[in-house]
Amino acid sequence: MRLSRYFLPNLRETPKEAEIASHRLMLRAGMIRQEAAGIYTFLPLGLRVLEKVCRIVREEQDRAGAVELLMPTIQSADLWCESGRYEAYGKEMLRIKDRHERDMLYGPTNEEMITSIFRSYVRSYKDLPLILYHIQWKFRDEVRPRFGVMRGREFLMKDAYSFDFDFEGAKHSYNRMFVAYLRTFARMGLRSIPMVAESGPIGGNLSHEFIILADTGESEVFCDSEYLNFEVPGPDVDFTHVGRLQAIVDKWTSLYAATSEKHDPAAFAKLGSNGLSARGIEVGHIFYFGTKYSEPMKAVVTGPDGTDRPIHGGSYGIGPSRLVAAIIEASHDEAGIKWPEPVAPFKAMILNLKQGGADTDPACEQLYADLRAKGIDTLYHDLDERPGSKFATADLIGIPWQILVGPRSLAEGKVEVKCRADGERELLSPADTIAKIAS
RNA sequence: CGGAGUGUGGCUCAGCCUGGUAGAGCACCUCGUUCGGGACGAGGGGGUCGCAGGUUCAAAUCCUGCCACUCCGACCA
Repeated sequence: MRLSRYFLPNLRETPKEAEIASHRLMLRAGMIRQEAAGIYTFLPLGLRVLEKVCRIVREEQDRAGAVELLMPTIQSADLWCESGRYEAYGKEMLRIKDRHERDMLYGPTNEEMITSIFRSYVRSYKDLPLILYHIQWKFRDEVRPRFGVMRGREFLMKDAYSFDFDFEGAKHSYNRMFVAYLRTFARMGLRSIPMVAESGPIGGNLSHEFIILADTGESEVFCDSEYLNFEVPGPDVDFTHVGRLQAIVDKWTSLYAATSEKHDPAAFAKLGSNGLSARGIEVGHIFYFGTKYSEPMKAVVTGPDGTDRPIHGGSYGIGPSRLVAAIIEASHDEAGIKWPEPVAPFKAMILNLKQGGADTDPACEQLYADLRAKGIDTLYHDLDERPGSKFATADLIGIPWQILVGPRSLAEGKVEVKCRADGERELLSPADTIAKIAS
């Protein structure tokens, strides 16, 4: 992408309202724009990151055996009356009437709808287990939205729902999601720690929050620092193997880890110097809730003995829009964002340090063409700005690899390659540059 | 929902206390000089001062109401 043809509205000055780094940087980098309290437009650069996050989420859901569909944002109130949550959910739910005065709502979550879909089609225990998910915008009318997309009212959520015949089956589905979540966050360069959690208004009794540690996290968390050394399961993990999956979950739940609501100071004190008290950001939350929805909503399957039984359910959420902010919280410096490569909006950025130069222009064009030919997503800064300004932009938007093409180094047939993560620079030939970035 | 605050050009803000008809920096447009870490000079465009009412000869400024947004607390992917 040529910057001259892109839409990247950077801000030089920090907007007043932004208190935390990710909000500040997302606004300054031209990733988001506020439309109302807690409601944001994702500008082109922000959308690129959001889509990369979603792609990883999707790949790991699929790997774990979940199946994607897409439910609407607007739901009928009728379903929610069936489960009893139409009254229970309170003011956080945005209620709407259509032109016929029918009660509708903008979905804050989808347990009711997915249960209704399930019961329409699934009759037999032989069709289980089943995990369905979608990635869709949600609306929760938070009392106090804040921190940009970290706590917006409208936010993107991946929500998965599992259906099993009995508790044992549901436990395995829970474990699938548990391990998928560990992998998902790790692939985004995040170290997540599963913590025992309250199950909240969704209900149920088996629940973990996936927390990433960041100084600006919203909640206080306590855990065994040994978690930081745990190895995340590789891509070859067998999600169908009940025992092996259980072993992974057992390991990741063997040590102390709790959010402040579930914190046990006495147990924590026993950890001694291994006790880690920190701030954390909740990026995922998984629940087993048994027959909470299947009973009132009559989502039943016929078992081997010929009798109908309500299914055991669970739900599993990840907030991709929040993750974008969380990744920034975990990876930035004074100059700007430092994207982990898997979620970076572009992998490389070419900085033409002398726009219009007889040597630099053709060198940049050639490099740009060669990078694209290699399939490397590249942003070419071809605007007529001073070098300092280009450096500032590059650092701000945090592209992993910056390629500085200036007359000085070009005289030796070299360009300068700068790695945003560690700040290291290297003079390389264009061919070596491409090889290095491609590797 | 309680408490605090803000609303003036695209952005950051000054002006308000003490009413006299709107400013700065950045950004933008033109020309020139520049160009390896957010350049400089000259010229230029752009604002119903959140909205409505009131007081006054006169309101960005004072009064009343409303709206929006932000921050602190209780709730949440």
